[in-house]
Amino acid sequence: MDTTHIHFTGHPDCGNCPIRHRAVCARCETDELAALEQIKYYRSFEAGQTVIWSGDRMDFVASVVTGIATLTQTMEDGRRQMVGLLLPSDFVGRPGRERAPYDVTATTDLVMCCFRKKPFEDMMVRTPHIGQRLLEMTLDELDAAREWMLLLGRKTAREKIASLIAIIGRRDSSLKLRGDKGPLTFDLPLTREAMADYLGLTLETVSRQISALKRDGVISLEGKRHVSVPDVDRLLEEAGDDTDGGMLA
Amino acid sequence: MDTTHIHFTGHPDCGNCPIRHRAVCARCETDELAALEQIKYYRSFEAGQTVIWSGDRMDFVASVVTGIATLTQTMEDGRRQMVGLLLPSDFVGRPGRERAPYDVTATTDLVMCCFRKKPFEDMMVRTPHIGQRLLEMTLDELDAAREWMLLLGRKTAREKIASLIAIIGRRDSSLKLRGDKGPLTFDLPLTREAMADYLGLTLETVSRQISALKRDGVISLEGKRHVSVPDVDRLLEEAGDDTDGGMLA
DNA sequence: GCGGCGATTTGATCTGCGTCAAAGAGTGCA
DNA sequence: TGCACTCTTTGACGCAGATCAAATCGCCGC
Repeated sequence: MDTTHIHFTGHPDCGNCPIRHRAVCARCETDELAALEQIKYYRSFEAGQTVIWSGDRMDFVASVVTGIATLTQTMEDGRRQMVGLLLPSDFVGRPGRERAPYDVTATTDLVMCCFRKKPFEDMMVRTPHIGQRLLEMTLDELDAAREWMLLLGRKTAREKIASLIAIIGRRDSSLKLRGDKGPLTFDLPLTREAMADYLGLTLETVSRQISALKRDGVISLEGKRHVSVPDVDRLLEEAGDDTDGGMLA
Repeated sequence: MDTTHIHFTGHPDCGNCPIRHRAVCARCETDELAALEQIKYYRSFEAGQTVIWSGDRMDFVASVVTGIATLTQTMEDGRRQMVGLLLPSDFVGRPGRERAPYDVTATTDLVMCCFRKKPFEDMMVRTPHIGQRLLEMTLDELDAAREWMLLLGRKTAREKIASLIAIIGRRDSSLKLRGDKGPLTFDLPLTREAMADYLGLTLETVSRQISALKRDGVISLEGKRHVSVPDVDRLLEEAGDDTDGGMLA
């Protein structure tokens, strides 16, 4: 078995399981874990495929194993706003809700680890720590959403781009705390258009601001997607973040 | 006891308790409810007072009994974004988090029903349905935050104002489902500045758009704060909402 | 009734970002 | 090798909303 996969069994190498089974296994009944294992299944999607449409029945919950998925909301006239970005180990879906409240789309090739909802809910009732872990994850998501609201409502285009690069950079390599001055290198997993949907901008503005940050030496690019950041603190300053908290979720 | 208060005891008139004790009482141990009752206390604030500053230690969780509180984030240079609006029965605070991630401010006179965090957390462990209810509430908040992100990222000033009026109107009177054509009347509990912070606008733009909606007959005003909406569907159309879901949280 | 003060409205002007348009750049397929 | 397609960059221009400024309203204490 590929040990980078997210799952809920007791595999000792499963380090980024979103419900942290390793931390709680001691408290679990073995047969409950086995039951989770039985309802688990994997689904793969190609880049660009839609996992589920807003309003569709959603009879599973899932975590991202590899690849990137986005949550987007769309208005009748086509205006779109990304409302969530799912990287490996992120969780999607909610016990107790029938239908998906937004589109879930694979922006890269994607593998998800799914659980049928009903058995998962039963499991939650029998195994309280799963619910507790889910609450913790949901609260983290809520904090991230609120940070994002500050970005959408009050930041300039340049600050938005810098923030996005900082968020992806920090998530991508799990890494570099603030104050670590080392250079930072990673791929942007989103098209300019997806970034625009994330940031509440147009793709032209995204492109212009990326060019501007490059011109000003805040970032450098190899190709269109590979970014390196010579000075992380400089980037964070451009992002308008205050110097300690924030943007971590 | 004022039976409109939110609390966790089994008072039969406590209809809007956020953890729905009435629905779950049958499953609870009486002495657990009594224990919650013991750690409960009320705090009052005047309009404009700050309940807690971002970064401060927060050793309680609470629900709003009467009045209105806001959650705001502030950038170093003073730009502010409201990230949450707490109306009566809304909950704030999180088990397992030391410090407040944003400012909590009373925008009207405010009474909160508080629980010291540690005992509340202990209670959660012993009484799983409290955690389940908290998860449910947090998921609702997350949905509301994501709807709000669409507003911040993609709506015009006019749509934002219409959306805000629709949100407050629907929450204020618990009321009028879509399709109900009756007129709708309520008070805006926020200053123009607070609305601006909510919507990612300036207070001048808020004022101008409210005037425009009034001029166009979408709303009418008595004084500065009292709104009535002759045609709710018209308002929702102005808000750019699609015709079924949304904006309900 | 009269000042004082914050909240609100309205006007004039400026500007950041959107819109429209067209020209590269990268990749795969024939 | 060249065409077709998508993604990206860059330019020119316009506008929604910000900014700056000045009334006006409403309310409270005197």
